[in-house]
Amino acid sequence: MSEKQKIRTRFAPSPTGYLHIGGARTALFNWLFARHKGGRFILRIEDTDQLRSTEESTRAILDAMTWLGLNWDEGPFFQSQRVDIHRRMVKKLLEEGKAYYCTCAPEELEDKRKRALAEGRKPKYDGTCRERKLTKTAHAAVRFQCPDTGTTIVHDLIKGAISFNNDELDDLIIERADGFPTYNFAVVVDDALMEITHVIRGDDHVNNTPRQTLLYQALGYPVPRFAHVPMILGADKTRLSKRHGATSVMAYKEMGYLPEALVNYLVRLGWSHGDQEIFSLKELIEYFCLEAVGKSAAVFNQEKLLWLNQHYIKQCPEDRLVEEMMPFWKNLGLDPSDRKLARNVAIDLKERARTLQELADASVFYFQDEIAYAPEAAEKFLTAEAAGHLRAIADGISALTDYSKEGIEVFLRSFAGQRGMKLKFIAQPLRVALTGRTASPGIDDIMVTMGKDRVIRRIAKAVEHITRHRA
RNA sequence: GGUCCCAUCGUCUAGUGGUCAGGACGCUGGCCUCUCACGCCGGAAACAGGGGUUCAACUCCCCUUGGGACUACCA
Repeated sequence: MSEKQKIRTRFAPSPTGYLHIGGARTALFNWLFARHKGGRFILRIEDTDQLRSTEESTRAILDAMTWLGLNWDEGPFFQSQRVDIHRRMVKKLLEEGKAYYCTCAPEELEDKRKRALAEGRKPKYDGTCRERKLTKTAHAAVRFQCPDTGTTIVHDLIKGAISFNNDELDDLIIERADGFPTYNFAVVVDDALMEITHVIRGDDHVNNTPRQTLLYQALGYPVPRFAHVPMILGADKTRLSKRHGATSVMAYKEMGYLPEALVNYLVRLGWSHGDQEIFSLKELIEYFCLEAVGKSAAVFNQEKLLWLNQHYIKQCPEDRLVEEMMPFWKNLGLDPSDRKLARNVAIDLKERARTLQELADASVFYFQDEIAYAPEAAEKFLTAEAAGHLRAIADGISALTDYSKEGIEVFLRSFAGQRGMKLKFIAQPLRVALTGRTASPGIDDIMVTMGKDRVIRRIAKAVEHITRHRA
């Protein structure tokens, strides 16, 4: 591999489900590495498992990649459309005596494996068909003949040199009885033919790497550089899975996360750049390197993701935030078509929501004609005494000429002052009257966003409520 | 069972033989304040254990322990 050779990385998911968190980080690392080096990022769908692969999954994975902003330069290539190439390579190995047909029944193999395990022996293929010189028959699979002496060393960019005794490796199947290649073979052929220079993938593949190295060598291909990134674990330190909560990238979208938050969170799982926590995409591309990728597994921590998401919501330009909010508002049955209102609502709430869903939930009162009062809030603040103040405030507001944040603030303060009260004693009843809750954005912000008429109407409703329930 | 990988606060991590072991999330005390947030200031919190090597180990080596991955005609 010459130094001048362009870096080429790839992400090669199997379309047997959605894009999950771990896969997304692998894709991200590959993408960042390629972008940092000015190389190319290739997307290849590994769909040689005809039974489990689905088009919906492919679609879902592509959508998730797109949402995250991980654009690919080539592909998507489909491994299933390359089986003629794989078969040709299998044939080549067969002809060169580096592979052989195997007619052992899968059930029989499974049996032997179980027995070996039970007896404490290693469950590797016993080589029954190795010397039988079988020719092609209907249900024959093809096995690669692994050397049973010597060692294979994997030079991993993250973990360093890892050595394996070849006698630990068994004669793996490279072509199934159905004529389709298996993963370990197809991945080698495709990576080689697509001239992938750096294979960046999950740690769970390290044990496959020596066999793949042997395959590269048998096929006469240069061996790419490998970088095995550590796993992402759940809170119980086992491999992240559904039982740890949401693992689908798109589920995070639906829960109201911004893609840049997820990207920023994911990149910091295993990679770091000094003490920096917040990274723009530009910075990531500039700083990313494999040397700074750690060796140990990382636990997925929802709290930190929430913090980052909150950060990016605060950072989000208002117009984009409104766009991002639309599906969430609609889901709640709200009507956000008044663009100006929607925008002001987003501005009022962007500093107090960790997710878009939280923002939507907190914004309901802005859009409703009739609000519901939280029982404890009404109990505590919508009192007979408050009714008097509220009535006076409504009158004051309708006479208010400067209906702005500042004007309202001045009015409320002087109103409270005249009655010899602290602002808080009128702010809370007013807040409950306007929002139905005790926690909300600033009173003045709410009033400006809702508009004078609605505010007056809502205060009147609250007064009505009080006279009906108190007095 | 075998093979391989990993090991700094609860979590994500900085550290590359000599540091009061730093930052972030979370937790927590305070300030700000019309509530809730935001923001600001402070606090508690870690080098798994044992051997070496060295004048000196979080840092290098070995062992133990603990965790994880793989062990398919899945990828």
